[in-house]
Amino acid sequence: MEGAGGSGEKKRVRRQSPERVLQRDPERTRAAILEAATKEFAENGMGGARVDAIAERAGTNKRMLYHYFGDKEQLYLKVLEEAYVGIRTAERELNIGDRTPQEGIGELALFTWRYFLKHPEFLSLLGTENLHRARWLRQSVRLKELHSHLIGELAEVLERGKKAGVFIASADPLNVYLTIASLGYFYLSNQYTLSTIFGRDLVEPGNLDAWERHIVHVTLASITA
Amino acid sequence: MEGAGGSGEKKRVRRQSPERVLQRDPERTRAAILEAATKEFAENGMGGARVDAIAERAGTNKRMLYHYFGDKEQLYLKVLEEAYVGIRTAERELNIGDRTPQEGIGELALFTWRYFLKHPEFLSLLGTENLHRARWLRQSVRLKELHSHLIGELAEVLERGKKAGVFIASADPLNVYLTIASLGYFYLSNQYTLSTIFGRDLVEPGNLDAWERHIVHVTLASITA
DNA sequence: TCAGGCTGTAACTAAATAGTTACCTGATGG
DNA sequence: CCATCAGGTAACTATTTAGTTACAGCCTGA
Repeated sequence: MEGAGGSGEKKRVRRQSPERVLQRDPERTRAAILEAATKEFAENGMGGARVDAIAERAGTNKRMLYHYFGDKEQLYLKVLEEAYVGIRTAERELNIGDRTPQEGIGELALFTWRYFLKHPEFLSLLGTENLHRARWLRQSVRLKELHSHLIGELAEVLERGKKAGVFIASADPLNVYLTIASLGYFYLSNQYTLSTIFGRDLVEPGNLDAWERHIVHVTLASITA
Repeated sequence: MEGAGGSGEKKRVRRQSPERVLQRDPERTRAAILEAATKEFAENGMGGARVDAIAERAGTNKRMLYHYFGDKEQLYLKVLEEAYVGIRTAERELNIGDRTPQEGIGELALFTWRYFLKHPEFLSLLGTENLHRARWLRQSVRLKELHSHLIGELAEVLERGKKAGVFIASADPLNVYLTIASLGYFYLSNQYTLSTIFGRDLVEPGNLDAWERHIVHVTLASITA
């Protein structure tokens, strides 16, 4: 087919420089792509992230990205899943049941706040995913069972507190968690518009410390008998 | 000019259908573009929004969009500014100083929650703008002075409450507002991932009512003496 | 009444971008 | 020691997209 003309038919002519240092380390390449993608998606969202940029940040090229992850959407989902695995894994090492109920709740509040503070990319990814109404997360099979542990342990601590007469009867585990997460998430994820409109640098260390104490105070005040 | 050659020189050949209904209503067109842009930016973020889609949603075309707003970024900023003007304008009609301090704070919390509930596009736009670290908002001259009224009135109510012995001395107006906004914003903006991972429909009416009461309760509990 | 500017349409263009293909190379097992 | 194949490169393509341009109807004031 196409062109019986003998020799001049190559569509592409190009040669690589021979003295190239090849890495040949699939695990490393895969991990580099995942890390680069996490940053790119966190900084630009799903719509704004560029596949070329991810490949470049990872020090590789698009061929490998598509090779390991299929396409942009699957890569994004993998990034999101890893982010959730990260926080839930760290949470399991907490063991909030080992102390008094008040201390346990305070621990969880501190942990959550500090995790958010250390992992801004996690907050960003949540924001992006919610913009898209959890379109990709809902497809994820892996994640559904990851979260029951947290609520279960929290319920136990609350129950103990109620029996000891220190917590009010209406204290609900999901509500308590949502309260803690709300106060941390909003302060950090919206820090840029808030700092702008209120003319106060919210991430200045003194303000961060104050808000950390505020979160613990509000959480406990809202369930104390 | 162009084309001495008589006939063959036109680059483009096309004629409009003559029986077109022209609107010729600049105010309406401008408003339609702004409304369409608000939806498009809220649904897709800055990176994901499409100028063509905005023009189509507005029932007009890109020519008018560029004509009235310059480019995509200026249109986005205008959308964001209007969103802020919307909530701050509604807030001014509240007059939280007309009641007891507790009622005043409760009013503000209810108002904020219900405004967020009615205006999901406002939450979305905030999320997008924060993803980009307030890149456009910081350029806005109009908005800086819009927000002091809120904090001022809130400070007054808190002061009255402290003098009456019902509020704690450490209650701070910005913190109180951030607490109210946190609890409303996070619950709604993150409803999709939260409902997915916790397997509970957060916007089911009963849950919405419960959270509304929760916000008021938490806010007041955190500042009650 | 008509010149000029404003409102509007749709085709056009240059650049960006997701995804593919042709090709190259080092490692390894038989 | 060499055939094979996974790991890797970079050019390529089809499509999308922001932004522009050629053109035309409508209105107003001189």
